[in-house]
Amino acid sequence: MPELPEVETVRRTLAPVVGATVTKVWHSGFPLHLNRPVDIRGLRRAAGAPFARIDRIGKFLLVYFDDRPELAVVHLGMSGRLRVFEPGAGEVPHTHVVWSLGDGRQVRYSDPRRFGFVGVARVGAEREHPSLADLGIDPLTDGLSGAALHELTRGSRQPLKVFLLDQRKVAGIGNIYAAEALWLARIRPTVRAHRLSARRAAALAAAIGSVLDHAITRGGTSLRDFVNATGNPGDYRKHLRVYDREGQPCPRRGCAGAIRRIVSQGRATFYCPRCQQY
DNA sequence: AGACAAACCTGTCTGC
DNA sequence: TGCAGACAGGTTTGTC
Repeated sequence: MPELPEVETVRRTLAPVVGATVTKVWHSGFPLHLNRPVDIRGLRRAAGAPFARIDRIGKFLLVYFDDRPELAVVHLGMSGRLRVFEPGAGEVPHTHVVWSLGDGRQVRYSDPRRFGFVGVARVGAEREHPSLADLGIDPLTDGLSGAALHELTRGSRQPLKVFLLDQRKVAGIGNIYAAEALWLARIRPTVRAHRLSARRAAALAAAIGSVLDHAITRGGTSLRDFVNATGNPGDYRKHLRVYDREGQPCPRRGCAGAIRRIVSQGRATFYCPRCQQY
């Protein structure tokens, strides 16, 4: 489900809980990511403190609490949702963590597939958390220049689309936006990363920024599951140019090639063989 | 290094 | 209608 634009949309729509005090933290008892247990004792140390601010690095949300030395680290995996519920809201299946607030609202983390992650990191030492330690450049927060992307691609013989999914290089791009950015830059997903010229790297960096910005403007992409923290889906699906459009005509003006689906490193990969020639 | 498969899970859709 | 199988926005781990 969630890539950088969706996670950023969740971050922004969580704003209404900033300032509200956490009274209680509950956990279902189920393990999440990789069957690892949730540190519920750590999460409970937020009780008594108000939500301070919510940051994002790549696909991770960082939830801070006033005057607390620890923060919550949240990854939505494939099917995770972080939502604000008004007092008296009905139960949601597959709910795994609940922050109850003093005003009766709740912030709930639900995740049917349990591929997501909820953990605890130390304020000021966020990057010591194993999930955050190796994350690369965040295109939105840090800015991704053509020169930086070109430098990162040196020495990698991976297909460029596989390279873009590596969170240690660029953090936040997933299967949808890798395909969309490569289409916009007219670059074939199978091109080896080290073959990228400085000029093409600049075009790709710009395409990544453009696609992510546009998707955030539309509230992210909802293929089926994704909703933001207020329960609303994103609108970017109708702007997708190649993802999940196998056999359909390429939307590029004057192209009209047929979108092709291949499998790259086990993931569906969509591109136009006619206009993505580089 | 990198290519692959499997693993972690549930839900949904397709085809027979 | 029912059921098996494929597939899904992610990441880690192990093997070759």
